Amino acid sequence: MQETPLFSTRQRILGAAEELFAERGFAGASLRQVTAAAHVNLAAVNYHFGSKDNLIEEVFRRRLDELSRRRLERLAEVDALPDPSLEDVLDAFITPALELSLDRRGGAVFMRVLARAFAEHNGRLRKFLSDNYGYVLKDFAAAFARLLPQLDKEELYWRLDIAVGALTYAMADFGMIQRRVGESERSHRERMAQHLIHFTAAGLRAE
Amino acid sequence: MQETPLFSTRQRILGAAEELFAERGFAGASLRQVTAAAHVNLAAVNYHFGSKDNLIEEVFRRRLDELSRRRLERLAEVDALPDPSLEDVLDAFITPALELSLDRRGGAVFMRVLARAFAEHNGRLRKFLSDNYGYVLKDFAAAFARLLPQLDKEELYWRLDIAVGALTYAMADFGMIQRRVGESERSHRERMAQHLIHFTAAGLRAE
DNA sequence: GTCTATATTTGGATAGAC
DNA sequence: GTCTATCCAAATATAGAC
Repeated sequence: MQETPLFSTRQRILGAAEELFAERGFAGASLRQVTAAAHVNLAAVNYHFGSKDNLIEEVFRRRLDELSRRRLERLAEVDALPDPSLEDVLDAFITPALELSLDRRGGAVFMRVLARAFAEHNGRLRKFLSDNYGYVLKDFAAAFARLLPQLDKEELYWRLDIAVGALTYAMADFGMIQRRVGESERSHRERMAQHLIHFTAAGLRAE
Repeated sequence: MQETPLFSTRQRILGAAEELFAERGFAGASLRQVTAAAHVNLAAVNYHFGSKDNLIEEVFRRRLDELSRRRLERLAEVDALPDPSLEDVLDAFITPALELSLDRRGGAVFMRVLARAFAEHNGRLRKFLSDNYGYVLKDFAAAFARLLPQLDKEELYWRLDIAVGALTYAMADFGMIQRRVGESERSHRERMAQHLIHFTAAGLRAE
């Protein structure tokens, strides 16, 4: 008796790749492991994606198109407020990522994959992300600049750089804090997001 | 005419491995690439280290023994002050890493290797680092606890987790800020450290 | 679109001479 | 300690039948 897969071959490959990339890194996860986990044939990767590098990019595209759209939507809402706060802008950045990470199908692992991308310092991947999604960070930087007019451009960029690091690392769950026993994943991540906003806003505002 | 190497085979392997691990990750850098870069024979890795996993651990040990010692030395000095500040403790943590990263022979890349280790979520490496160097973070956490008595234990740990993320990411130079043209590496990193201390102290102190 | 089979390269590790 | 040579497993990728 064969089970009928709920998702297409292509989607199953993307899901398995995401999980294995998060766990073992891009070089550490082989296409054999990916196709075995996805219960598809080895040759299917090359048929659907052409190469491992293309597969990696598609893993990002599948999540980041949506995530970027939502972040900018939220940012537009915040910009329309009569008196937006730093916390509002941080919330516009973090909440869509939080929602993604609570997505039933693999959103949480994706945040770890995304953090891995930052470690790929000189790779084709950095260029792909910056070319395709760099405008999101640009728009947020402009919003922060409006709210922090007392900081000169250089000072602001230093702080944003540090803030992005803190957000990336925390959303990837690289830290040591474990979920409390009995606490739901949702509640844990919502508290984390609140701490992040609180901490980062203070850092950005520092006298 | 043969050049006489300045460093032993063992040291050259460690140096080349460090650089390639930083650039390509642990799985992404092969022993063949490492030995070629070190100008030593492939078999030398297994002779000196036994396996790739052991080589990885030695890359950390070579730097972290010294780094941990210096951090705790500085922390002891700060603890002996009549009225130590949060900034003093952060300085005790950051300055030794800053000095290491300015070390002529490869200190800067090591900070990137260290950041890579955080992404290895469930690996043997995480356990190795926590078993051998976890006590350093413990001691610093205790120092922060003394300086932030208004925070309950859980609140403090959240903030420290976020702070460690910001420090790790920034010291690995994962951010977007480039060194100014004409600015020395030393000056760039010293400014970064000052920004880091300032930002993180504000985050830890947030009302 | 999916499969089997295979070409080709590269990986970690070791044996044994020097 | 260092070398050459080699083993063997695993990697990416493709060709061609179905």
